[in-house]
Amino acid sequence: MSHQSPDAIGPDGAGYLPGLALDAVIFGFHENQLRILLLEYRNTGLFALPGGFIREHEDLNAAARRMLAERTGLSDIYLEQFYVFGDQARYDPEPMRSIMRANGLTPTDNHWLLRRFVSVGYYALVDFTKAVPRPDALSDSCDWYDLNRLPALMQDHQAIVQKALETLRINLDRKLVEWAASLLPDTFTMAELQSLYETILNEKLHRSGFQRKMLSLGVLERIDKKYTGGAHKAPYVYRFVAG
Amino acid sequence: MSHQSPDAIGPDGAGYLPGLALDAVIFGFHENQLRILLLEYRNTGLFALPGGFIREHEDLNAAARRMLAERTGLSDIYLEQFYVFGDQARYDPEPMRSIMRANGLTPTDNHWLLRRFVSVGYYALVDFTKAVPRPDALSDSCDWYDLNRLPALMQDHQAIVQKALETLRINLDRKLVEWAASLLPDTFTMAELQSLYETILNEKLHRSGFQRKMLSLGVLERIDKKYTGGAHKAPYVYRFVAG
DNA sequence: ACAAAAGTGTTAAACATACACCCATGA
DNA sequence: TCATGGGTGTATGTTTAACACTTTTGT
Repeated sequence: MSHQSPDAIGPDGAGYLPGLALDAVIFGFHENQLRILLLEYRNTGLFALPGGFIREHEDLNAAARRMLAERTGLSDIYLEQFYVFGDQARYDPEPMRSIMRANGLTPTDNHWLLRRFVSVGYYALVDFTKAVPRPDALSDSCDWYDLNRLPALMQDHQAIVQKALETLRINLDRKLVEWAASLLPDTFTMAELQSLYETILNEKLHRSGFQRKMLSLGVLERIDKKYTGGAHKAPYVYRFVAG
Repeated sequence: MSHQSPDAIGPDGAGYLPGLALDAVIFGFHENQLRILLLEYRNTGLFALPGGFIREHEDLNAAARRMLAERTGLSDIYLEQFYVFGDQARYDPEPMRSIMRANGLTPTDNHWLLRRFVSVGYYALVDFTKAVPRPDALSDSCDWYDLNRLPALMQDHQAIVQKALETLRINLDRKLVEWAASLLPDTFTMAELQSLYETILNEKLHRSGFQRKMLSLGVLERIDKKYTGGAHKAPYVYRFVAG
């Protein structure tokens, strides 16, 4: 589990559903790399996934949307639940205690944030160029990290990222269009789209086969050419068309 | 959400995680039909999915296993989370109030069971011939109902069943072997296996293509012939071999 | 012998894969 | 004019689908 605006939450967690949290793996795609948003907690060197709690009269998915908007400034985000992390052993109160101390709080032993949490895992796909990462009240920074070079993460957050990635891989073919439309800018080249695929699947694909397959889906519209200044043929730029 | 052994749970729900429940869609396959287990509540005519709560020091998935074992008598069940139902509007305290009254309980307005619950949906696949359905403390019966002829269900349980079925359809190809091994008896005919497929996908498949595809997976072992007394060639009986 | 269901064979179409080729571009 | 990356064409192999044919069984 993680946290947002904890100033607004008393030591008893009033106003929020007890024992339930959500953690989000927020994916962006930039320079042919998948990246995720991580928070760094003040004076602790601890990294964590953005997370939040559910208000007493708020839908679970709405809470996820609210939290996503707070971290990225975006309101129309593609997001989906992928797993509930509910092992009793997953929660170790120590990291949270240090975080709170580093924020000048002196938590009692049965402080709300130090109890066991079950956490609903969400993955979100955002347009890297549009998101404006914002730290939460307990953290110094909220920034993009290359999936292949993640810092050590709090608790079981590493496992949560792993599971989110697995989910992406399993469902890529089925969700292709929605996902690519969420992760890429409005227009993109075929090479960029292929690179997104390859990054998620972690395998090289054949260039010509990929092109054919994508075009055969009938969801791409060719706009014009993109002159990159490179000494080679200018690639076409594509856009998704409403199905 | 639902309930188990509520006698052991006081009006404050002590010993259990608050606000969190689990509901299970327990699938069995019999006479070429998919069936699920439903509870019927005493004197109320209300039908519901089997459900339960999580003990304070229990893993979420372990709680699901415990509940599954209580309802079916089986301990080695294939089960998986598929969605968290967390809409604020989903919980209507009225049905639960009637159920409690029908059981001679006089719930206070803020009784634990009458508050909002977020519920983790599990689907489970069991061998129909081995399961021994057992009602829980609040219900009269726990029985199999044909998926195509379900009675009206409490709350959003109809939607939960729908979502579970969707999940089955989406993942059938990928999970094929595990699932068929869980749902079918130890030995079965190719026609039975095909019928299971057709029931889950809700579409007819070509007989010969299906046979070829299944055999090409290399996980079926042909045992011997099954003489049904029918005036036709006796089908072979198959068994899954450990991959 | 016949009907009914099971198993196998045959063919054609669809799809994927690999490679080759041509094109445009800037150095 | 060359190297580079992009787009398309072609040959090959694999998978899927549809249908026909044969086999086995009880009546």
